[in-house]
Amino acid sequence: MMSVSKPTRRTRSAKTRPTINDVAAAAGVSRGTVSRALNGGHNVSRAAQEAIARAIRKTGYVVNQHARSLVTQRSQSVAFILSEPQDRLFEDPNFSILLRGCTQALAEYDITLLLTIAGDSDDRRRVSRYVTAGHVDGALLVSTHAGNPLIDELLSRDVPVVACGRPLGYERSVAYVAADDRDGARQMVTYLKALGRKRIGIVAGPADTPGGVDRLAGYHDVLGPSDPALVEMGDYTEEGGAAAMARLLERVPDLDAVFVASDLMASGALTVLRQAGRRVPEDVAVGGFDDSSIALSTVPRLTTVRQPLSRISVEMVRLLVDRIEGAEPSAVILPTELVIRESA
Amino acid sequence: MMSVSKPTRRTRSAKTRPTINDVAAAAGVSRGTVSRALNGGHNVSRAAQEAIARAIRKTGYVVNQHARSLVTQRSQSVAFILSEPQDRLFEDPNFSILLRGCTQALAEYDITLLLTIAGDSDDRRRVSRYVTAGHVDGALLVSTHAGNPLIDELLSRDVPVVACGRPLGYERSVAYVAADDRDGARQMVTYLKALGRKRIGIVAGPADTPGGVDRLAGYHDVLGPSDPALVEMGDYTEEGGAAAMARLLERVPDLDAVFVASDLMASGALTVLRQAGRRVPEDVAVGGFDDSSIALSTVPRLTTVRQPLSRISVEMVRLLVDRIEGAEPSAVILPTELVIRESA
DNA sequence: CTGAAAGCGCTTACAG
DNA sequence: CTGAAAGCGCTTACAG
Repeated sequence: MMSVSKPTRRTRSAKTRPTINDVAAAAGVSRGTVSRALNGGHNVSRAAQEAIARAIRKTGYVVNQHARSLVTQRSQSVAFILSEPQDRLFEDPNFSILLRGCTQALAEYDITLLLTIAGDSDDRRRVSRYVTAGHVDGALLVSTHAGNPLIDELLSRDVPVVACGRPLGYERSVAYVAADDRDGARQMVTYLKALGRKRIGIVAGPADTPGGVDRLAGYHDVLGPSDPALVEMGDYTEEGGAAAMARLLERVPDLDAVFVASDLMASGALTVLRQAGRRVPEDVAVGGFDDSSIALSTVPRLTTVRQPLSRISVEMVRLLVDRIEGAEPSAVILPTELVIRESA
Repeated sequence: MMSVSKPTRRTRSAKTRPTINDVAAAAGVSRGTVSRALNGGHNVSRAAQEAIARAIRKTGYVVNQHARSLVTQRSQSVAFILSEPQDRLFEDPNFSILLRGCTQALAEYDITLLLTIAGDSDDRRRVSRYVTAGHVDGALLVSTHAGNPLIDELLSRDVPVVACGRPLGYERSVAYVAADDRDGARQMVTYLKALGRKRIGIVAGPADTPGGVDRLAGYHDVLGPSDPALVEMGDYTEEGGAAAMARLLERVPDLDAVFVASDLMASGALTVLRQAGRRVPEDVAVGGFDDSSIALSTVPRLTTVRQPLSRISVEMVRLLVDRIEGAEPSAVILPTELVIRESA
């Protein structure tokens, strides 16, 4: 690890930034008054307020956040930790929407969102160090897989955390917001059944993800134990969905419907079905999950289950702010909704 | 704008984090010695080093970065500012590679990368405030369009900045790293010409982007003024590339080659050519630009111009660290390379 | 090699 | 409504 050598002459300290003292002097008041004016303006006269506003403009003053944070113990920023290989981020439109939603919801509280990617263990170490060093007031954790070592570290450091999706194994200890995956799956499978389909397969997500577990459970809620040959597993990628569909088709040639546990995987499944000469939905009805942008670009367009992503963001942020304020961890489960299009 | 109300009882200060004083006490040395041990270990005896290491383990001490930054005037973090609508980020694989490359290069210097997205003017205000408040030591600016108001703000605040790609209008004042777009375009068009193609069109990028300007210039370097009907403009999206290709084809039905200024646009162009019944490369040879992952997934695979993205990341980081240390802005132009596949 | 002390730029009771 | 003062947790000359 290289280390940055000592600068001969610092660019920025050359013209040292104005401090609160400069503002106080220019406004003819004390430092304390300037600080009060900066923090809500309680107990500051109109005259002082105005003089201070002028002085700030004149000096070009910007608060030094490090100094402020040192005393308030707050950084007014939170980390958005993405515990996935980076490529995933760029493949799954859900992440993008979630990211944007959280950024906006946080802005309401004047909190900045810092995106950190913890794809491999090196990243994770760096992120963990950064977060526990008190750079941020809390963390939004977005990952699909269970057994993330980051959770334990954050928990042991008392970093307020809110997870997106049920954090398998940590349901009691970490706050989270999740869509009602199980009920969504139930709705979809009930619908496929109502369509008169007899051989309904499933491409489930990995068993160490809440979506993998809950959507499969919903499927079984409706169909009972069912034929194990009808159950396949994908890894939430397009290729994974395609591969799972191919296996399913080979094993169950008379399949007439399939519930694929994510739109991205469903897109891969559609390709395989087309190549196999199956018409969708005539021969095989296909249901997805997420109602992401992909659902609209597939041919035919996907019947799917909508996750209320923007509400999820808002609730995650609310929970995190509460946690930072000292509230106990709690969970929010949001309803899902069947969206019927052409694929089923 | 809501403001976070005062906590009744703070989660974290409840069990107040250990400070350097706790470590000093546990190790039986002074605060100064602990600090020296933490910062390189110069002038600290072996015995003291070891006692301090033990004390740190025992207390679970983690440095308070705010306190450190307050005195060093360094935050050991830089912002990666993406000045594009967010969707772009997720569509263009180049950004992903650049992001990863910069993260890793910065890690060598023990600097954390913070991704900030400045898509609309609201975002921009927030990012600007964050950056100029001294949260970060510098910024990596990634945007394609000229006239970004953020540049002026950062410059006036003396924030060290390094841009990715030639910052139109700021070539003198901001450091940047760019690929040699013009030469890359020259290589491509020279190659298409050598193939015996007579009617070579171009789908250029927007005129307010360096890629838009330089790649078109390279085209003209080889072909001279040429027929204006052969020149079309796209917006670097897949749909934009498709639309531009359609216009070009309508205007110049005997077109036998086209240089499309980005792989993503080229992918759209290929779709349009296929729909128009043109074979690629037999009827129309197609050249792209970027050598992004898309170039391998199109049918046929794209002949394109490779940008040395990982070298670009490394150079950007090197330049930024230099800037932070007080060096003057400088520019690095990296060579591009023709990659021949099936589309031309 | 080590410790005592000043100081980084702020906020916040406290006394008026 | 306002100012003086303490203190947040660190680093860094300085003197030894």
